[in-house]
Amino acid sequence: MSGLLAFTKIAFSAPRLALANTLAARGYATKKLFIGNIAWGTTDDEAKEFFSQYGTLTDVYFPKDPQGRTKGYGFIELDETEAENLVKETNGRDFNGRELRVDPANPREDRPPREDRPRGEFRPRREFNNREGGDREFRPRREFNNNRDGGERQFRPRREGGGDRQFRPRREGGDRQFPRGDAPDRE
DNA sequence: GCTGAGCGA
Repeated sequence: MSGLLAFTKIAFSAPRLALANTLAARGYATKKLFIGNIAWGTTDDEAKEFFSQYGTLTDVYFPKDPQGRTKGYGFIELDETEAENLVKETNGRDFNGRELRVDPANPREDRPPREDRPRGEFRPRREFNNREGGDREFRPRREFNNNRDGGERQFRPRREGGGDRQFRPRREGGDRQFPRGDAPDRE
């Protein structure tokens, strides 16, 4: 029974997450889901935590606009069986004040081809695409993205005290340095 | 910077 021995070895030595990611990387039954209707203030971490309740995510991707805000939709990937359950549990459910939309994602290859796209395949090179199984590998691009309660944005005022910084007057009354020999008498 | 259908560099 060397098969059983090998199995127990794996089961006791390898972390489950790593195993799941290995299987996913090998093309085992994982399902990619499209998440729509995400609230503006939702962060990647929030979304990840939320969906991780229903399964082990093997891929997470939430597109951002150039300003670093979520585009309001995203993609997650997890085991096929878990995915079914996740859709049942989360589709149409309220999340941060909006009704989530959770569907199977359309395969990217089936997108109608466009000429202005570079030929060949594009593969995402995002570092925060935690395929290594790291749970907290995200790097927020923007530090001011802390408006998770929906509306309030926090800004840094241009001037700290509203007048703290002052201009230097052009003339200070005699402080000015004149060319040598032209300096006025100070007393 | 004020928005809400959509399918990812």
